[in-house]
Amino acid sequence: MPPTEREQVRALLAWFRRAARPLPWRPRTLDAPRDPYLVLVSEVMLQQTQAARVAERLPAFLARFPDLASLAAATEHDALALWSGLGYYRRARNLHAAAREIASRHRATIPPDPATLATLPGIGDYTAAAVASLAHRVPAPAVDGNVARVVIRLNGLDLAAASPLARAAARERIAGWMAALPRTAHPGLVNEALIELGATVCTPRAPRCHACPLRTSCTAARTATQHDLPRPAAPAARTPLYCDALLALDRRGRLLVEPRPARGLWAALWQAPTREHNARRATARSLRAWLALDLPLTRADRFTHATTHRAAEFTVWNAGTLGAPEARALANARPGSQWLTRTAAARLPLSTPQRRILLESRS
DNA sequence: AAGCCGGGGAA
DNA sequence: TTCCCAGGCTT
Repeated sequence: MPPTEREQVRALLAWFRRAARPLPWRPRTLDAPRDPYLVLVSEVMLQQTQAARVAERLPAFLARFPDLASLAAATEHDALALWSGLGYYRRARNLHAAAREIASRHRATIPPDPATLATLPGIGDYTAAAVASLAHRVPAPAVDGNVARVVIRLNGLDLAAASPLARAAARERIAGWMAALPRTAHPGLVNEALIELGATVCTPRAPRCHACPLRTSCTAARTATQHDLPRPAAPAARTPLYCDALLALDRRGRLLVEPRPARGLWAALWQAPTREHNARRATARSLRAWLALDLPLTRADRFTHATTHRAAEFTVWNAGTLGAPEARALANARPGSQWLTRTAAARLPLSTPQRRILLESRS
């Protein structure tokens, strides 16, 4: 006799109560009511980001923005600064916009309805279901990459994890489990337990099937195909990007920084004045021509930085300490640029490579 | 449906 | 090196 849905979900939740990792956004008593704002912020920060990294960065974000009102009252710039180094910076801008929308249009209450949640910027199907189920006990299936992988193996589906068919199969599975739950049970825990299972047991490589509460129901485990599923996705192409950054100081030891465009890579973040080219490095001469300034430039550093779609190579050019006329001319050549102390620059929203250039270079 | 958007840890 | 992570938005 294969396990019934009721038996499967009981085994899953029993395993979760035993094996749940202590995480900053997770209450000690799993059934305890959760602060919807904490659920919202943690779920957005967890998008495409591993739990260990969020555990490092969430406390500082919450210390600065302890509730919805404080985030809604903050500037986008400040929200972005607390996101520095976390990547996918649109998440921070969307979260800030969502907080403002909730404050102004939803009486400062995180909506309980997944469809309403999904109208907020940066909240898609997964996050809407996660917030509704964990914060408001709404039985909405939340399917992330972990859960898709678990169900693909459970059902023995020869699909990629991102496949819409796999996502639909997972939603159906979870809906069945939630319906089989006792009235008083917490449906959000089904979502959380499946995510935990995917993150710690049903891992992409070397799954630990012997420790899995669903192994007796799993097609992949029975046919020994857990290593072949999900089907691997096509690798993304990575195009080169050459970045030549200018490290300049004025006589007071301040650094010149400029804002990036509001769209595209590292959108709305700040940087040392940087020239980007997709085909070749700059030379000292070409940089002088680009700035229309005759500055003495020496090459100070060179390093690579990979993102999902780019292989960036940064060259750092040291312009040394500039006199007042040169400092004025350089700032005028870079729209929106400002001379800031090292301390002030450290508080800006910066990408990881620009943080290295501005704050770790010898200057 | 496919491309774009970061960064880091693990193997 | 490659892979993938508590995804979402745009085209």
